[in-house]
Amino acid sequence: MKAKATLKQIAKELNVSVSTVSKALNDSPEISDLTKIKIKEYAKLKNYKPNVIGLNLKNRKTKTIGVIIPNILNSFFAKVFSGIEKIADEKGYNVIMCISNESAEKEAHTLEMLSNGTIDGFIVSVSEEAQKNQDYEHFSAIINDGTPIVMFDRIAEDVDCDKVIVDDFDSALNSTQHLIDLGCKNIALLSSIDNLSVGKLRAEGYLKALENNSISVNNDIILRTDSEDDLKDKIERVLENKIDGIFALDENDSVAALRIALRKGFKVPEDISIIGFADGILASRRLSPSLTTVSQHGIEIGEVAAKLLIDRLESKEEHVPYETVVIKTKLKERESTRKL
Amino acid sequence: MKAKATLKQIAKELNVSVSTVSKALNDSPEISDLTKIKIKEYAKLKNYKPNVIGLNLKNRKTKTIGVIIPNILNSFFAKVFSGIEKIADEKGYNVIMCISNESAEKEAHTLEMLSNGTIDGFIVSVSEEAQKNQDYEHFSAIINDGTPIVMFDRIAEDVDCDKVIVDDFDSALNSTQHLIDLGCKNIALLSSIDNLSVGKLRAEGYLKALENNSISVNNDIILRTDSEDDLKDKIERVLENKIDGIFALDENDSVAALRIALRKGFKVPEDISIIGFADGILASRRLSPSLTTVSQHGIEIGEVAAKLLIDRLESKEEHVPYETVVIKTKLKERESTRKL
DNA sequence: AAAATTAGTACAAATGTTTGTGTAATTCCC
DNA sequence: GGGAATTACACAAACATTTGTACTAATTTT
Repeated sequence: MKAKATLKQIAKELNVSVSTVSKALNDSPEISDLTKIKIKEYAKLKNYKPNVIGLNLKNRKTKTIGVIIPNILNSFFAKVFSGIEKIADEKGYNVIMCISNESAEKEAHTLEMLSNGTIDGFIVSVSEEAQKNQDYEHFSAIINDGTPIVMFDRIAEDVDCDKVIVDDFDSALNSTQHLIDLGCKNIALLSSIDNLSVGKLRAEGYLKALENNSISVNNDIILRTDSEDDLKDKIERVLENKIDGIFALDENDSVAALRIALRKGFKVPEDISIIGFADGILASRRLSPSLTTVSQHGIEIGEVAAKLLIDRLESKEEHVPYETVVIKTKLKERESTRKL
Repeated sequence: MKAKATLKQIAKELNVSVSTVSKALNDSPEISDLTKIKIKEYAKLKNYKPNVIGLNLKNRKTKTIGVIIPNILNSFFAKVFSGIEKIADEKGYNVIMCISNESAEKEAHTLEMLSNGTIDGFIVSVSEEAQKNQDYEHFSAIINDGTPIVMFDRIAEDVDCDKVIVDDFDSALNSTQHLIDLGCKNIALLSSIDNLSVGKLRAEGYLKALENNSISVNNDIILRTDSEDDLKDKIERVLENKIDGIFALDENDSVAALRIALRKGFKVPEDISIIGFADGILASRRLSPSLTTVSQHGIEIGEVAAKLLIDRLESKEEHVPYETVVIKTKLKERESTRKL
């Protein structure tokens, strides 16, 4: 365990003062060339690197971003993270990642832990529990303490901060309309995320599309739940009704629906067309038939969120107004929807 | 932007010294109960939290781990990370995550950046480029500087440090043997990761199994490449040979093989049995037929790696010998292998 | 040659903590 | 009541850094 070189050590060994070493290494004109060269050579020899903690303390910032997401195994969040990491790296920031596991308490605890000097700002997607309980106090507290937060995807309307969202309502509306245009008359809605803000918005988009086309709502073919318990059974029950289209609000639901439909002997897309929200990297594209999906551009969401945060951190202005950026989704047509 | 409370501010406003405030908040017996109460109440009012950077400087450690993985969109790495995060959180550590994108340069740069006070130790899976070039100097340099590293999955044999690996050779041997036991005579090997240490070991396990069963090696049905260019064509060419079993060395290969086999009219598992390495959360389990996989226990790998690192960081001993932990894989039989 | 300038350093303060040592004032005991 | 012990706090150093100011020579200027 070699001790790392510090200014002090170098100063002592070269019989100069700490400030001289610091200034020499920073090429200050105050220091003579001779001394500079001597110090720089010695520093190189000792493999000196300025200790970041000392710098952090002096500068009162750490060039580190805290990211809190509910679950890294969800590939949507993994994609967002990779977008965040890309921008952060480009701009010289590090990223501390914490997983809330959908727990409001861990979320709050993490915010507390990191907001006392460790990080300069947060990027967060709100945990399920916090959304369920509409419990957003912990966010406001942190923001009031002067640490900026950017929320993405699962946001808290009431909290005043930068936000990056997908146009959930519109894309659900458009996707449903697409199914209707394909000739579907009985379109089932499958949602196991009805507790999330995004789930609610998507469901509303679906309903709006029905309304626009004067299609009456059939509650037997609408599944809105907030748990995955018995999901298969529930979907199975929906599929017992007369159905020629399925709109699923997340990847889980859509993949499950496809499997169950196939097992029940439906032909996809001949009998039933399926569209699902998804941003998995493996699943939907590779199933047979491959699933038509609403692509959420996870990486772009991450990039935009990181840019928003870093811009705010580096802005000279005190009171930059908060922004909400809406990322447009895109319908990726694959084999699970029949052609016009 | 409210300024955060510091000991100094509190001291000034209560007309006591900084040390008195610090000691009061830490319940030192030196301070009278009256003063303690007064100070604690005021601190609470001001929502005082000790600044972590100051503490870090004092303690010369940050309780932060740096994780460097090649790609977070690979769900194996996402699983490992979630294991790391779990243990880190339990033990009060934060995790800085960096993505090397398979670049040796970014890997080296990240190690440099973080090893000067930001983190206490690293957990790393080596980038493809570094493995290809056998370029491990950057790791040794960091370790020599006194920052411990734990490597997992893709390791560098020559670097002296803690390691967590999967028993790649044995599990490839066993999987291949399993196919042989099922009656397969012509087992293809598909690898698009022949540049990685793990890819080579798995291929060797396959060959050993053939040898053990006196099956001669047929190079026409062995695909060993280090790129995914034209992967489909290459696999297609392999499948033009007489084949009744496929052993694929990663998820990509196995999923591609299944699709191509099905398209070529093979019945799975009747005509061909398929086993693939995989740790995707969505794909293999959900395909039809579902794929029999070698499960790599990503989460456990992450947990073990984090424990190794934290134990070392917190050990009083100077020279704890380095350890290499082997995690056993498990064959998850699904529909793509026929039954005995 | 004395004064002014300049170069090349050292010193000190600041960032926020913790902690060992020092120092008044009070209490104790005989 | 006076020396010892105790109480309750202040002071200072340390962690690693940057940076403004002060100081000491040497050089230049007049």
